Amino acid sequence: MSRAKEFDEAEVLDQAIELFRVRGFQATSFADLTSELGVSRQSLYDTYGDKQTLFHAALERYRQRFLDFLHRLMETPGPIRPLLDQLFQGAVSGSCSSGNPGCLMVNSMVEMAPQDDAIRALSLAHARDMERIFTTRLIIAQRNGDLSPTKDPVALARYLHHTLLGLSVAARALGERETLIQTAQLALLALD
Amino acid sequence: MSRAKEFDEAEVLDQAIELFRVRGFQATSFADLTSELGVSRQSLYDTYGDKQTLFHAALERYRQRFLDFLHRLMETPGPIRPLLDQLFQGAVSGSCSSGNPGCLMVNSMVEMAPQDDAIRALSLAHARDMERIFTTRLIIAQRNGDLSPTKDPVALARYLHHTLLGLSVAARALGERETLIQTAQLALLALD
DNA sequence: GTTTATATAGAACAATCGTTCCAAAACGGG
DNA sequence: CCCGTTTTGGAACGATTGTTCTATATAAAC
Repeated sequence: MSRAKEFDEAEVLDQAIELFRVRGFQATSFADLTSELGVSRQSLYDTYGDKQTLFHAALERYRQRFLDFLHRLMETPGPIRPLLDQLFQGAVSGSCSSGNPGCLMVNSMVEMAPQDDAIRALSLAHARDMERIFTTRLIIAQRNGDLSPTKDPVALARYLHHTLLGLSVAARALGERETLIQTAQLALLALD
Repeated sequence: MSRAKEFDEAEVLDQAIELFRVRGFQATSFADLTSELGVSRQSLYDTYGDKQTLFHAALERYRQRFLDFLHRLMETPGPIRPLLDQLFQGAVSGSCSSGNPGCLMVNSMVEMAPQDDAIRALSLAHARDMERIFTTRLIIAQRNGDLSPTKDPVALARYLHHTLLGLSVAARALGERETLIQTAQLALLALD
């Protein structure tokens, strides 16, 4: 077996995620990656391939992690409203020092979707995934008498997704956490 | 006076706006600008300064044009709801061939705000401007019995702005115009 | 200790970037 | 015609980019 790997592939990928979240794909140079990740160029190339491949791996990991989180959150029994409150609250609250860098998926959609076929396809797939998770939970809410049966679950699910896009952009560029929480409350009026 | 300018500064700026809208600031090279704008390098530098200065001029022009449009739209008398319908409809409808590139202000917020102090400041100023225009019109709507007096106009104004951010991102990355119109309708339920 | 795989660092690459300098051509007003 | 300005294109710049090659050191397994 010879020598063992000295860094945790997943852990380094997580650091790459944070870098790409803050600066975006283009503005993050390979030199930035090697210095901030503490791994040399050659090891990065050997382990993850080139910059674009590394980015796709980071984005896919981020996306999977987020979908898992959302799926688990939406499996929580009881009324749906506090779940969405928690979700939106998390979206507007910073996870980094010096502000909330926003969602990597959202940032990548804006930066790359019109020019990069793979990212555009991933954006659409991600939208479908989120809509599916929301729709499932909204139907359950309707069965529980928690949501009016006159509402269209699919349309509401898409609406929730699109609302999250706006919150992510606002959190990244504007900050103003309290204001965004107020917006989140107003957005959830669509459920009443 | 010697030789006259052969191109219209404002017109070329409009073309620059379209380029930056589609590709963003970083991904638009100076070579792209010279070829698509039909103006040589030296003329561009002489007229607008370097790439960053040109971008700021384009963004400022775009922003001013948009604020003028919004201001004029919100001065329309009568119920507020059809005005917002029209605004949101315009936001999700493409203005370019091959899809809607989204709002240049929104795209720039995502791409540059965390790293560029000037853009971040402009984003905040733009948010204040939009909130002010919306707030004024919402108060008028309340006076006309068009909007419940229990609503907070300022919070609603911010909400409308944040909703537009989401619509712009979704239109740029996902397309799906009909879906977005449905989302816009749901978003405006917050006024009821 | 030999083998095998990994880690690191230096060098070099071709390409692209934004930018500047320069010279020649084109145009309008005196 | 001449002057002043603008336009254009070629050339070159220094810097940065992503990427590859190479060599050397390091650690674990046999």
